[in-house]
Amino acid sequence: MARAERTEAGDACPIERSISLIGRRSTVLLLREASYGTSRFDDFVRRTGLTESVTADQLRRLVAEGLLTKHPYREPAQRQRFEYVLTEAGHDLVPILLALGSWGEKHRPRSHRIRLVHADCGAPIHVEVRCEAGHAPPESEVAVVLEDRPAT
Amino acid sequence: MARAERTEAGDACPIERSISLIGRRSTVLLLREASYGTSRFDDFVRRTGLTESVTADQLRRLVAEGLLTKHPYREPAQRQRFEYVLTEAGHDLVPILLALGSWGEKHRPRSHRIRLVHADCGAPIHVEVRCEAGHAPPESEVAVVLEDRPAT
DNA sequence: AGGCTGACTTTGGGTTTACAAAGCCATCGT
DNA sequence: ACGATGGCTTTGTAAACCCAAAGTCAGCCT
Repeated sequence: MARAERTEAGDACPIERSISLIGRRSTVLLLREASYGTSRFDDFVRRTGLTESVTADQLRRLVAEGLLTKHPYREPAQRQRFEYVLTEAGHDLVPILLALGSWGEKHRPRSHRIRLVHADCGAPIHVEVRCEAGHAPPESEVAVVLEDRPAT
Repeated sequence: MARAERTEAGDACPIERSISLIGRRSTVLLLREASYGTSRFDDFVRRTGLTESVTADQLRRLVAEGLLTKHPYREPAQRQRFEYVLTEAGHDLVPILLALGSWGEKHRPRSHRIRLVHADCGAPIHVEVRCEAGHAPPESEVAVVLEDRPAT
């Protein structure tokens, strides 16, 4: 009950909804791997360091939540396998993971650092908040607008 | 021990470091409130819906981690109070919270929607991945570069 | 036919996160 | 002097998260 109440209360805030969905170490690690191209169960286990049970549970959940798809495939002369691939929604989370990583690099540095660059031009990459007119507004100029969603 | 091992293993990945730090509902809610200007204990409790003990624990942790500062202040003819304010590191997380929110709005819509706009020009705001040359590279063109950090 | 491998499931236990309710204490206003 | 905050702490409980290790099972490979 406490949970139900909490969920309803937080329902209005999209930040809370999102963090309830993906604010877990296991989830983020799996999404990170998926964005690197990992698609097979054992690879997820090995590269994230998560246990098999956690991996199975979370992959299932991510599929149910529509962030990954699971479909069978078979290479010639091989048995059937399953591959997990990011959906569009999952894909849309990748910039956020990158932003988290770049925050960590800046504010929690380690001896060797990881930078992101644009492979085509070599320039360093960062994540920025921008409006469609091309401005990069400071926080004080970001306004929250509430509106009814038109009934489709 | 299991914990120590895990922490060390994940130490190399900045995404994992970041998510271990802030990938919790309570933390995100408190940071959200702080970014809205909330600074007093009771306001945090009331606006996030968290319990007092969780709020106290997490505020303490956020201060210890350098995402918030706590300093005493007193308004004239009032007793001494404490206020919690975002540090620069905490501030740098705000765009990520906004991005999470905007992801939630897009992929987990509710009946009324919340949009972010640039107050000065009215244009909708989003979060984007860009290189310094101004390109918006697709995921496939984002390369991860490992380098030693020069010993200062 | 038997073993191996990939993809899980099961069992059992530890830690973390969160909640609810009550208590504590210094200080301010009256 | 005393009651009402504000800002916590304490206690007790439940759920979520994660780990380690072992078991299952279908299908290919020899």
